[in-house]
Amino acid sequence: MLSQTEENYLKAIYSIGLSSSKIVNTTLIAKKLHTKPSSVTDMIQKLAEKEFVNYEKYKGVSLTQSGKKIAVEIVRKHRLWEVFLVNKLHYNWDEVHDMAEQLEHIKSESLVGRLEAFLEFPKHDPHGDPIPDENGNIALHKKVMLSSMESNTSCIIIGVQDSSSAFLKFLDSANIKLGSILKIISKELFDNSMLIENNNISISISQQIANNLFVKKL
Amino acid sequence: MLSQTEENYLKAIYSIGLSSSKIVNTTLIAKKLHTKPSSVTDMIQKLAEKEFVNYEKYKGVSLTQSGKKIAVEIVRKHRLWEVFLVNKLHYNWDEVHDMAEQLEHIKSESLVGRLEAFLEFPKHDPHGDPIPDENGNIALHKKVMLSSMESNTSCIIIGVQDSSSAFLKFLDSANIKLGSILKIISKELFDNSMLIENNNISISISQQIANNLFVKKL
DNA sequence: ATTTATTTTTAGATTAGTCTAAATTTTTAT
DNA sequence: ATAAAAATTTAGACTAATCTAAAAATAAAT
Repeated sequence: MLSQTEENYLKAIYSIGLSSSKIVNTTLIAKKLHTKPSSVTDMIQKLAEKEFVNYEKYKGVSLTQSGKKIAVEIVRKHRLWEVFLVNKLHYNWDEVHDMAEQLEHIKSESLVGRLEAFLEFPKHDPHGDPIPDENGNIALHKKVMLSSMESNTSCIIIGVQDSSSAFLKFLDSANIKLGSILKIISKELFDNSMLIENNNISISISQQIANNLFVKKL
Repeated sequence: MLSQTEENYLKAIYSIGLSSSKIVNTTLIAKKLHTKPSSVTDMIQKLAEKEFVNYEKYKGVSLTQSGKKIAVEIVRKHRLWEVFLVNKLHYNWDEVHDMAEQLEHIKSESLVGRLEAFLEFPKHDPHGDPIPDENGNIALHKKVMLSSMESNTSCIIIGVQDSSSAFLKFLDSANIKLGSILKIISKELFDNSMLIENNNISISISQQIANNLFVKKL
């Protein structure tokens, strides 16, 4: 059975691999896990022996089949627990990450499945990210950034790039949530900020914010 | 912050202290935690330095105020998670122990409280054990053993002593659950077994079983 | 194509938790 | 009260995960 630490390494490798097309290297993993490259090397060598990662010295790592299977399972657990915390325990979407980080490591053959049924088979977590099914299949929704929308069009918020607490708190203060319908009124050329309408209220959104919001065109 | 291991030691010391009036010693803790007495000594010395236990070489241990507070908190979490697993995820009462052993160590200021509210403030876990409140107050129900009941009296099942899977499975097969109402028909003198009636069905209960069932007289 | 800078790996140390085997203390039995 | 038995503690070793500092390999820059 894998330790929590090993699981976290697999998850980190998976997530870095998804978010960039570069080779996953020691430094990136170390940054992600707030640890040192030398520690990463040690762990990677261990994971390579157990055949969860492909590894050749100095050449970076990639997940094997079984490594990816585990990583996706953890993502699945993480996201389902987040749904539980938000939908059932009424947490805000910016409060659940740390708890889900712990809950995702609970070991049980049946627990995730039961939880999923109890939550009525949600397809997305509270940040709009898709929840892998029991076979590890994950719907990859193509992510359209709010910043790419044209003036005079409308869209619906389907996810966030950055789930940092600060960013989510900002969204709350602007009353922007998953499912919010936004109309793009105008775009400023000089700083790429956007004037949008949400619930009949106009607000200005900086480019940085707009780059971190995923939408579906209406 | 305490490690899971440290928490498990405190919980073990608490539970041994409750179930027997003897001094809690190294051997008992080692048995409970499936470890060796020498490991227990090491850990106790560490916990003593942190002032979670009172300890004098060769004299056994007892919990300090803060040690007891933590132990009771873990018991609280364990029992609330068990209620969640049985009431919400529809597990059987003999299936939840291992999961609750993991869930009880999830760290969060607010999670237990939210969970408790979501479960509508249950007073007992699925085995009939009382759930401590947020201040650590725990209703100690005086435990009457089924074996102490007289012929021609009735009682209601309020808890089990032994929550081993094997024992709970036996109870299920005999259709005995929390809240079951039993009538004692007769007691055999030579082996202390009892003939009881449950749901109009008569069954024979060995003394060993009867010693592990707690009841309230009706 | 060398030199320089960066990244990665190794070597050796550290902490938490555990173990076995030996030494010490306490308890029990005569 | 002393010897034998049982319980407890210490000493030394091991594994997992981490770190710092140094060495080695790769990449970048002139």
